[in-house]
Amino acid sequence: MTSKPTLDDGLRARKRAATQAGLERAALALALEHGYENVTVDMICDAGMVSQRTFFNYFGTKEGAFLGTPPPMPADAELARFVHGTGADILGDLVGLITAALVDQEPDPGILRARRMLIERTPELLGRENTRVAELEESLTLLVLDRFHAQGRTEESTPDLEDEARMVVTLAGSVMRFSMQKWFSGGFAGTPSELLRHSIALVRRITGTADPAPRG
Amino acid sequence: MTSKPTLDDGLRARKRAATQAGLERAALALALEHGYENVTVDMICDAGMVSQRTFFNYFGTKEGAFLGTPPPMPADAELARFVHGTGADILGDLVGLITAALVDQEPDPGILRARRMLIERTPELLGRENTRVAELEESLTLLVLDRFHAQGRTEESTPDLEDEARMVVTLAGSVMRFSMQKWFSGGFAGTPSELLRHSIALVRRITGTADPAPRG
DNA sequence: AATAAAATTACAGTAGCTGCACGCATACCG
DNA sequence: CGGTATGCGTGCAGCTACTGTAATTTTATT
Repeated sequence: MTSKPTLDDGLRARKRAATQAGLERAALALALEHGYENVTVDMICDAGMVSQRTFFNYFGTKEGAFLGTPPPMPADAELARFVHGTGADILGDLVGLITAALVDQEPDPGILRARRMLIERTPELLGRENTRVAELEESLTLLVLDRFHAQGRTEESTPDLEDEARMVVTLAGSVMRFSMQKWFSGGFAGTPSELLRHSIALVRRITGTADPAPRG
Repeated sequence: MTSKPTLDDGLRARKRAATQAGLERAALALALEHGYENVTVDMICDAGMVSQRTFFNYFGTKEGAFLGTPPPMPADAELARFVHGTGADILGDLVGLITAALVDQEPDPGILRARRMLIERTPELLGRENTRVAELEESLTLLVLDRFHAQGRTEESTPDLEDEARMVVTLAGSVMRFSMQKWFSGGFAGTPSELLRHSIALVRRITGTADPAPRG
């Protein structure tokens, strides 16, 4: 219209964001009401007032509208901070890193909660979610290896260092899944940080050599 | 034909088993050659000389032909042995239990290996595999809880006992995934038992309070 | 040999998804 | 302000996975 048409990030970008958000909200609402399997892409398109073709241009897949934007890699600054961390609690540090990346991803907590509830009750979505996470695991493994090297550990002194790195990532994934389930099922009264520490403590209790049984 | 037509398990059952095995073999061979995504159900049906409808009668899903029969719960005897185990190494015991159930499932090691190779390189199949495993997790959690109770641990003395049980199952799943990947990628020279013990040792090294760094 | 039960099949239809080409809105430039 | 390039939404035709149904064939029973 005026000589300065691009206010926010360009009118185009705003419209895109709006329709995308609308579609995601419509998808979640429909699925929470009728169940994921009974929601058709055409229904979401009707609610979002776009053609089916446009829907697939946005999400590529039906599941995409329900899962939201994929988890991003953390910013370089955070990565560096992790790599040069103290080293005492690598599992806690990694879990913290992942959590931070997840949190500032979806600003609306209502959407986030609805999404988690739906994913928990829908095996198909849960599986796809795990697949997405698995796609990040390789780069996270490299990150953990970097940290090992920064701590002076080498493949020479520890032949299975790469295995260890992969296992660290795997364990972090377990802790995240466990914690998310407990958090969004409402079974924990406390802060997310407390929950994560609780989960990690649980891991230690289980793997702790032979101390699980109570004294009495 | 004769007065005793049912030799093995009935001619019907044998034919069923034969066509099913044929379809599974055809599916694996085609996918290893052309890639999972480029194999169509019709191709498999042609190779197996059945109609598409019959294919879906057998497997219900395209993925089903590649994943094989779902993992079964172990026999009651094994379950009892687990529940009344010594208690020192619950993670090892559970991993052993799962492994045993997997092993006597697919007698042909060639098929098993081909299947794993395909699953590893196909995210969609990997995700579905994990979903299948997740379906067993609930009953495994109950099993672990039984063992806790058999050891005299109660929810009264340990309020988060159920959490601990769920975490044990989650960790066992991590160990299994890690080990399977390493095993079938050929990166381990040794027996499966050794590999499993190695993996669990890795978990302990990581979670061990503050011992991961070498002295030097 | 007659009959019951079970397996296989063809057929029609739905839903997810893709390539392609066309039209229109937006952004850019003189 | 007008012209133009670019991006985006859309319709359409088509492929593949999957399902219900009813008919046909194959195996089991008596």
